[in-house]
Amino acid sequence: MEKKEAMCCEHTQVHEELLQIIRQTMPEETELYDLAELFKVFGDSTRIRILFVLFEAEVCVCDLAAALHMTQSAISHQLRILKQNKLVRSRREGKSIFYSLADAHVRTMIAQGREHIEEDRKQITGNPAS
Amino acid sequence: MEKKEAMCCEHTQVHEELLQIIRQTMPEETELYDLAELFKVFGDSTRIRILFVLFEAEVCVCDLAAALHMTQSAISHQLRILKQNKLVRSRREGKSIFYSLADAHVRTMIAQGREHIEEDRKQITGNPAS
DNA sequence: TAAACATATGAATAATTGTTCATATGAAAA
DNA sequence: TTTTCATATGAACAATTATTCATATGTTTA
Repeated sequence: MEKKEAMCCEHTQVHEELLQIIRQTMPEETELYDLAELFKVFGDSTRIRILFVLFEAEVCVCDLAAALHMTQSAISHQLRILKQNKLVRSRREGKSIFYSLADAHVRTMIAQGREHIEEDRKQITGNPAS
Repeated sequence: MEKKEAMCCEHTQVHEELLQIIRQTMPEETELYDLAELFKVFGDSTRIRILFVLFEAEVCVCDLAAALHMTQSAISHQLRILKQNKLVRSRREGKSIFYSLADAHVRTMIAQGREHIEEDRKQITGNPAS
C-alpha cells in the first residue's frame, strides 16, 4: 500500500518539499472528517434558517415549524442534527422543548460566510471580469 | 397559499412578536440559499484537504492529486466546485494549472470550525455530562 | 504536423441526505 | 387512567453528490 506518488509536472524539487510541509500541517484524518461534518451541518438552508431564528430568541419546536412554514417532523429531524453537532441545546418546559444556540462560534461562522458572499456580490457588480 | 400558521404551545403573544422579529432579521431566500451553498462546499473532506494544501502553497493539479493520493479527475472535479464558489483561483503556466486560495475568509472560516470542534473535545474530556 | 503531457468534463454509479408519513414517547389535563 | 398536546423517530422515497471511467481540450515538444 501507500505507493510513492508518481513524479509529475517536471518540478520534482518543490514536490518533495511540499509533501513534507503538508505532512506537518495537515490535520489528522479524524479532524478533517469532523470539520467537513461540521460544515455539512451548515450546508442546508433549512438548518440555516433555524439558526437565524435562534439568533433572535429561544424557541420551541412548534414555533419554529410555524415560523418557517415547515412540518414539525422536518424541523425536529434537523434540530436533532444541529444538537448532535453541538450547535444548539434544548431545555424542556412542560410539554414544550425550547431550543437555543449552543455557543458563539455559530454566529461567527455564519457571519464569515455572509461576508464572503457579500464580497462576491461586490466583485460581480463592480467588475464584469471573467 | 401562505396559510396563517396554527397557534401552538399556548403562548400566542410571544408568537406574534417573534414572527415580526424574524421577518425583519431573516435574510432573503436567495442569500440563505447562497449561504447554505457556500457551507456545502466546505462540507466535504476532499475539498477541505485541498484547501489545507493551498494554505501552504500554490499547487498544480497533479501535485494535489499526488499529495492527497487521489485521481487527477477527482481532484479536478472538486477544484471546479471550489473555483465556482470563489474559494480558489487558478493560473496557467505552460501545461500546468496552478491553484491558490482566493481570499482570506477561507482561512477564517476553517479556523472557526476548528475552534468549535476543539471546544467540543474539551467539553467531552473535561466533563462527562449528558 | 503528430505525439505526449496536464487538465477538464460528461455520463454512470454508489452513497448520502432531506422530507414525508406513520407512529412512538413523554408530559399535562380531564 | 384516558385523552390530548408537543416532540422524537424509524422507514421509505426522491433528490443530491463524490468518484470513476472514458474522452475532450489545450499546451508543449519532437
